[in-house]
Amino acid sequence: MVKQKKFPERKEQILKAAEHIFAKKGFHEATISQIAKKAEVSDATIYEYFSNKEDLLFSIPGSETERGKEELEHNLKYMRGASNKLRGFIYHQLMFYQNNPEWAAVVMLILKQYRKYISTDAYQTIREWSQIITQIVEEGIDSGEFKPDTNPYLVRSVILGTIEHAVIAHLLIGRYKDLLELVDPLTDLVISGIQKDKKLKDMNLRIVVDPIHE
Amino acid sequence: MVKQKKFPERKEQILKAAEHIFAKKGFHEATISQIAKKAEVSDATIYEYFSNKEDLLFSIPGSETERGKEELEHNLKYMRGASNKLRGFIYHQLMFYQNNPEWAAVVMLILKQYRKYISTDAYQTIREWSQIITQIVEEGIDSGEFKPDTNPYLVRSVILGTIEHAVIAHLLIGRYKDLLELVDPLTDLVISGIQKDKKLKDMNLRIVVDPIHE
Amino acid sequence: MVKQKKFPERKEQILKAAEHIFAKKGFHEATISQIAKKAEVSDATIYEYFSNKEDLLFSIPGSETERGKEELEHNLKYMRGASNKLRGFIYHQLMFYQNNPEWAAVVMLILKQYRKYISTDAYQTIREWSQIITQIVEEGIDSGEFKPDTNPYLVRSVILGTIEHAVIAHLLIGRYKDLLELVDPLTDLVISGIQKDKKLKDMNLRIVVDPIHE
Amino acid sequence: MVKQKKFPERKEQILKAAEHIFAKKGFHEATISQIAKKAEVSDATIYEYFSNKEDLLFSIPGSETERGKEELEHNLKYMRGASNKLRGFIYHQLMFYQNNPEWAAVVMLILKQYRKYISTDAYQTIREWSQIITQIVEEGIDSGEFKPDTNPYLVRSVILGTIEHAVIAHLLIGRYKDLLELVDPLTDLVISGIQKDKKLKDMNLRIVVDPIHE
DNA sequence: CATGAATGAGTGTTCATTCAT
DNA sequence: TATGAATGAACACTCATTCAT
Repeated sequence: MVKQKKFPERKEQILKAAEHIFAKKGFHEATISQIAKKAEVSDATIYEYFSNKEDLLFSIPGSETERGKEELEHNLKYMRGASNKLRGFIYHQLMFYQNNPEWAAVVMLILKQYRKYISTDAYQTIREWSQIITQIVEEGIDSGEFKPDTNPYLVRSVILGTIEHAVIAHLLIGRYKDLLELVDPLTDLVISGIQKDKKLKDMNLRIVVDPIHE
Repeated sequence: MVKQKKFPERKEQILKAAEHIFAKKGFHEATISQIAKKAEVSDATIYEYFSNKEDLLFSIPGSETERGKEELEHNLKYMRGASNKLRGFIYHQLMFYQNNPEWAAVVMLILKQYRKYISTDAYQTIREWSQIITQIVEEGIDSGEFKPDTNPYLVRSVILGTIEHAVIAHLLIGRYKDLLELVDPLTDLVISGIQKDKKLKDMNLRIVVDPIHE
Repeated sequence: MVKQKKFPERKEQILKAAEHIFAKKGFHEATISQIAKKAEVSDATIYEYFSNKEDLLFSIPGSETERGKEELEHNLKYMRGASNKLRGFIYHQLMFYQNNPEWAAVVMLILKQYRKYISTDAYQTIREWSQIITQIVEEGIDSGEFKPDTNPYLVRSVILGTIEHAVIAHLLIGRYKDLLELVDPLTDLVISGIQKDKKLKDMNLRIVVDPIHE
Repeated sequence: MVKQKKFPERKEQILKAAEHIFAKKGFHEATISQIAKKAEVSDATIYEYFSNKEDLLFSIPGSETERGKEELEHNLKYMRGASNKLRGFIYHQLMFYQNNPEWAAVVMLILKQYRKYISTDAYQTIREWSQIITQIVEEGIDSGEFKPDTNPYLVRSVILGTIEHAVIAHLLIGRYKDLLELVDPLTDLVISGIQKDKKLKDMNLRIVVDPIHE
């Protein structure tokens, strides 16, 4: 019987501890006792706030995810143009993962393999979060910034896939010490692959002009 | 006392069963009993071939990885040009994952979170495998096919990351029913981001030529 | 520190709830929380009135038992003759159980297996209650209504045992829908087994008279 | 996964231990560890033979019940007449309980309160066992030994109820040291309550004769 | 080589009970 | 007096692993 009032800071405290332990040990290697100890509460207290270990795991993304998504949406409002926004997205994402490495480890390495998690509310937020990227791409297509045949889903997979791959390499083998160094190269690569080529416009101009010279 | 036994097919049989069960349930949810049942041997027999459960898990990539990597290297010999090879790599990779979904699930969802796995021999093969991609890129840079400032590691992260992202979406939420449909879009996007722009060369040419017309 | 509180109705309220929950779930399956919820008090409040769970259980028979016994004694005063009283006892008992099924379940199914309960005050009342039956039998023997060699303890076991057996069948498998239908058959069976046979007296009379006719 | 072969004596050994511990402590107070210790096996071994604690409890009546019922049926074949058989039943029953006090405690005090137990196979045997008594009574009615309006179910409740009441008193408060002393008094009481009265036949005779004297 | 049988070690979870407010 | 909050103490149950045969 998990009641709802109680001290919300207690809950946050437990979540932080769980995030830490889960990130370090994985779900099954982590024990409730370890989490309780880290959170400086008793084992039983954890069950006052979460109905079981899985619920605890699934609750970790929660507020942080919400916050991350909202910050992103907030920041994007300051930017004009799909390319800028794409860069903004990539920047925000890498920054967020870099600042929340344990959250990242839990979300990317642990939660991912729980099919049950996918039907969770928390997962919906993540889904919406990642949909921002397709919206930006569609916006870019509409505005003529991006090629009309750009596949937004592919772009999303490229961006999210690359970021995740880099973050995991960052977490596990210490590569990409500073994730933010990836922002520009990745942005440029993607943009150059989908933008309506300015040089092409120039080239068209040349084609028109050239015959005159002949 | 795990010695090489006389029946290597027994070992293969167990590995296949383990791959299946691990892919379906994850490491901890899977039990030796389930694997033994699937492999039609007794629990104890598994310990004749593998020293413990973790060893069994870590042995799964083994021969298959070897085979996959060798096939790739074999196929690449038939191709000329870094762009073609890049496409060949992407094609082979997606094909391989599509044909070996359980292997893919084990490697991508389960093994990934075991830091201990990274120090494994099997992981070395995977590492080498993924290094092929940087070699191709470097080859492309040297041959002038790709921009000289192309970052091979970024390209690798983009390609592997995108593929993994897609495969996981394929495995978990059934998106990308046919992974091979990704081959061309992904190839094109990456190539267009790193190739020395032909139009740019033309444009340069124009710049050189133009003064003549004046 | 369980003192007598100012609200005896609170105590009664908790006891009623406990009776209900214990009867439905048994001692260990029932939780203080469930009882507290049913009683519309907090868990902790229960400990203001009872020192622990066992004390709560042992307190259930309490007042009701007292009342039952007193009612019985009151009613018996209206009856004359041991046979009538025996019937009265059986009637009262079955009636009481029928009207207090949860009390019956607690007393018959749960309390019975607690050896500790036997040393309780509450149990004393039950003991005295059941002793009424032996008193009646002894009265019947003295008055010549019952055979002089009647064993009052056997009679008590027969009557109480039969009643309990029937009540349990009533509670658990729904047999004996109306327990009161048992009153006459049981009374008759017992009485006919212990009463000084009227026909025998007649027969004696015959024996005395017959020779006269010869 | 409870397999079936294994050493049957191991199973018996565990059952005996469980019977002992359950009889002494009740279901919830008893722990698997205590039973395992008593049986001189490990906790885990118990789960090789029984799927859980409840299964272990429900398995106790098992073979013993079967045996008890069969012995009774065997013995009854040697007896002629419903009255004799009724006495035989009572004797056998009290003897059996006296010789198997722990079995008796488990069946009478513990199993009784588990509604789930009633749907068990083992319970069916007990049911059939108790039905023997109604068959005897019906036989007695048919043969003219018992009154035609005798209610076999009441007789059953009386006999079983009395026996159980006595056994419980025997187990819990040490009354009825020798249960077998109850055999004759109980038999007589029941028989005298249900048999066709021989004296009544005599009396009829008198009634026929008397008018002659007038 | 194969395995039936046994078990040690470990952990999630429950709940009666306490106590400061 | 009443209770929200916290917890200590227990326990059933699982499973990887061992070993005699």
